[in-house]
Amino acid sequence: MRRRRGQMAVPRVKRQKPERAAPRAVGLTREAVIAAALEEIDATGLPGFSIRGLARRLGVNPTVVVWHLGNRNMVLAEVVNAVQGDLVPARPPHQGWQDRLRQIFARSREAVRRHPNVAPLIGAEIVSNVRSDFRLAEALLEALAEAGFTGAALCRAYNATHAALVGFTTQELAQMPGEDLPGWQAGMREHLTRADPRTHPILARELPHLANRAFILRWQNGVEAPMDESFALYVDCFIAGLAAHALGTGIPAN
Amino acid sequence: MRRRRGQMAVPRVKRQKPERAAPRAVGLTREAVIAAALEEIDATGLPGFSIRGLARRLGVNPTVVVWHLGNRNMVLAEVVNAVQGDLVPARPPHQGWQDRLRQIFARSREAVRRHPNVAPLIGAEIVSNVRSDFRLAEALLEALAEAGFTGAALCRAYNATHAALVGFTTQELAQMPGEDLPGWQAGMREHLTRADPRTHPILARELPHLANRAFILRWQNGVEAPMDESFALYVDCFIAGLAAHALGTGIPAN
DNA sequence: CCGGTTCTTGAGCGGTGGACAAGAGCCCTT
DNA sequence: AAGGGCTCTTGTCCACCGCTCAAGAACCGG
Repeated sequence: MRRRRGQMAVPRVKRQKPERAAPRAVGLTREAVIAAALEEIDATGLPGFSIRGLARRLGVNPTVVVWHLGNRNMVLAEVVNAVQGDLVPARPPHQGWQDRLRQIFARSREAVRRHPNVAPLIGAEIVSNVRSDFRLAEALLEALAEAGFTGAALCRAYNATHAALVGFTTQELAQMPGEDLPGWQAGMREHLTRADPRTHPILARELPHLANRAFILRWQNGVEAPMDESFALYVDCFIAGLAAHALGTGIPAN
Repeated sequence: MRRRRGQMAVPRVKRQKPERAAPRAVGLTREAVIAAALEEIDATGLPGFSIRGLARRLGVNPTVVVWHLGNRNMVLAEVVNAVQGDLVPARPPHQGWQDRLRQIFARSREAVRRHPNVAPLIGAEIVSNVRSDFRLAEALLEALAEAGFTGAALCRAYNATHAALVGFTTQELAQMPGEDLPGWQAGMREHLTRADPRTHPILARELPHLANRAFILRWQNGVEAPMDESFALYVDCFIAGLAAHALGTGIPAN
């Protein structure tokens, strides 16, 4: 798809502006573009994000963004890296592996909650280009190794833990349908009230506890309707089960 | 953004084909469009999916798709419904609540694995328009009610369970970076081999067990490199923890 | 002072989702 | 049989998208 060179030598006669406006923003850095991209995503949502919109926010030609980051995907990758910045805090002395995991779980959820619109990128896409470091992986492995997992069992425990780490929040902050949100919400509320008590007895009975507080049965996502207690139970269940399995390996679970 | 009516009356003079081709495919149904959309997504991936591509597959004008489904989002919503068709099988007699959950977990993963490209829609987006039924919700609630959860505790347990249900598979089948996949894969492999054993001792030591088998440390997703055993552990851990918490409520598990 | 690198610009290509008027095919009522 | 209304398809248009290219401005080290 290369441009032909030959016939481009013909000068456009109707050219009237040989002068070109001076660059408005010399000195824009890669980091500034990334920061602006995060702002743009926070403001307009992931589907509304575009290179052109980002350039508009920066008061700059769209090509500038491409020049600095190379690619739309690269922009998103850097944004993900920025959001997931440092999930792994310094480890306090005498912190058991279970508390260590809880700490990382909590910190991960906080990080994503700060920028909910990037949640889908973290939870459902492999976007990072050259992931800068493996600190998160090492921290999880360290805790699980302390719990007694080794070899293939360690790999399994790591995968289960990482899935648990990201899974809840990704869904809690799932993207709402983009268009006609009020209409969709009203429809959802109304659809819920008509759950047939004969085919769905428990749902109908427990509806006051569930409406807009439970997956599938809500019309807001975790931004407006956080699920803190459910997340706490989720983490407790998972770690308790993990501890039980670690016991099975013959090493005490703190 | 309405079109102006007034000055449209001017007829285009250069019009040469007053005759219009006869419709090629009278009788296309909504269901056929949905089925073709699922095929298209399976074939071209979610980012590659477009109304125009779907219309091309159907041998039809793009507006036909819009007419039948109304919207790109509507198309995706129907596709999700189709994939999640019936997750809840008939319950065998004497099946305990834990086995019931395991059954639904396995079935859910199978359903998504059959159409991995829609995984992001299921796990990270609220897209369904008017969800046809609450069978999945009722089935989960039923099992958890049997486990002894009621009221607010039931809501929490339901949320934790549903998050666990979708979380693992969504990540296992996360979308690979779209462009220059081979290059990205090679970079990932190579980046892995250079993990510093001093800052990442466990990662370096256990690398043979982890490379391309663990989240963050893989260069293929669950389509080529399934994580069956990790999923099994994940489910076991979660349900064991759930059972322990149910015990805390005073009602026997199983 | 100059030359190369960094950074920005405008123009342009092929693609996208969506809207619209108009017309073809079909069935049902009169 | 005639007509009317509904279903379904078509061509055309619009604004926007990511991305590429050639060219020029700004800056910095020699």
